[in-house]
Amino acid sequence: MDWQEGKDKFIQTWGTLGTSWGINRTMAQVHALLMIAPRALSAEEVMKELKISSGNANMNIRALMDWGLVYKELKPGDRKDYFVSEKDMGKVVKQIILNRRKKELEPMLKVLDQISGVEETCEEATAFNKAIADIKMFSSKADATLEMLIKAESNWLAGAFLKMIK
Amino acid sequence: MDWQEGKDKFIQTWGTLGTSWGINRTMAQVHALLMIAPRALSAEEVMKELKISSGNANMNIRALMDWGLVYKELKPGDRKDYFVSEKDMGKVVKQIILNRRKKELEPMLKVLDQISGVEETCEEATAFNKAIADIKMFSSKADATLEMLIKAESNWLAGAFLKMIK
DNA sequence: CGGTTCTTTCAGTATTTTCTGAAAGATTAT
DNA sequence: ATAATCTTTCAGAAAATACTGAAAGAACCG
Repeated sequence: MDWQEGKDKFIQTWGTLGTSWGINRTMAQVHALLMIAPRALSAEEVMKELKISSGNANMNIRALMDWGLVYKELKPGDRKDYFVSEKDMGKVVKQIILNRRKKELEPMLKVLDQISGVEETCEEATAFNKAIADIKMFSSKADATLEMLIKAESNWLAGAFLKMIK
Repeated sequence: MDWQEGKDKFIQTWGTLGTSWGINRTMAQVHALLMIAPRALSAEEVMKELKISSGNANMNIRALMDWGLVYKELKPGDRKDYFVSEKDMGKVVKQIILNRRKKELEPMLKVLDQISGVEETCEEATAFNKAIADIKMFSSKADATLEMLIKAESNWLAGAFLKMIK
C-alpha cells in the first residue's frame, strides 16, 4: 500500500470512529491528519488536505485546542499559525478522559445529588430512590478512580491495566 | 423533591448524557425510564410516558435489547410484551463496553493492520508508519485489557476500582 | 497611516439523524 | 375462518447538527 492511500484510509476511519463517540467527523479527521503529520501544519494546509472551508477548519482546530489535543506553534518570521497534535496515545486518551469527566460525569453527579431521596409516597418512589442510590455509588466510584488516574504518572495506563488484570 | 419531578429530571439528564456518547436521546431516555421502573413496562406505557410514537418506541426498545441492556418479559394471559432493564450498573457498563469493543475497537484494529507498513518513500510515509505503529500497540493493549475485564467475574468493576485506588 | 496577510465570526444552506403515523404483518381468541 | 389486539416497518416530515463563504477583525509591515 502506498502512503497516500494509507493516509486517506486512516483519516477516514478515525473520522468514522469519532462520529460514534459523539465527536464530529471533521474534528476527528483534523486530529487524524495532525497525528500522522511529520511537522506542524497551517490551517490552510488542513483546509486543502481535507477539502473543507476556512471557517470549518478554524472551528475544529480550535475545538481540538480546547480539548488539549492540539497545540499552536509559531514559526519566527512567519505570520501563519501552525498546529501540531499530541502524538502520545496515552496522553491523548488522558486528555479525553479529563475533558469528558468534567463535562459529563460531574454534572451527572450533581443531578444525582439533587434528585436523591424523593419522598417515598409510593412503590415507584421507593424503587426510584434505590436505583438512584445505586447509580450514585457507582458513578462516585468511577469519578474517584478517574481522578486518581489522571493525576498519576504518564505511564498510568499500562500500570492501571496491569493492576486490573492481576 | 417529589417523585414525579425527580423522575423527569433523571430521564432528561440521562438522555442528555446519552447524546454526548453517540447514543440517541430517546434510546437513553427509554433506558432511564426502565432503570427506575419498579416493574416491567409495556411498549404502550413507554410511549405514553415519554410522549413518543409507537414506531420510535419500538425501534429504541429493540436497540436496547440488541445492546443487552433490556429484556423482554411475557406475562401469562397477556398478549402485550413487557420490558425490564438490567439494573446492576456494573452489568450495564459491562454490556456497553462489550458492544462498543466489538463495533468500534475491532474494526479499528483491522484497518490499522491493513495500513501498517506503507512504503517509506518520503518523510511523511516514515512519520505515518511510526504513528500507526504507536496507535496499534496502544489499541491492542486496550483491546486485550477489555477482553480480560469482560471475561472476569460479575463484580469485576468494583474489584478493579479497589485495586486501582489502593 | 494604508496595504497585505492571516484569523475569526456567523447567517444562511446543506446534510445527517431522528421521529411520526399509517399500513402491513403477527399472533391469539372465538 | 374472522376479528381483535399487539408489533413492526418504512416513506416522508421534522429536528438537530455541521458546513460554507463572505465580511469583519487582527496583526504586522513599510
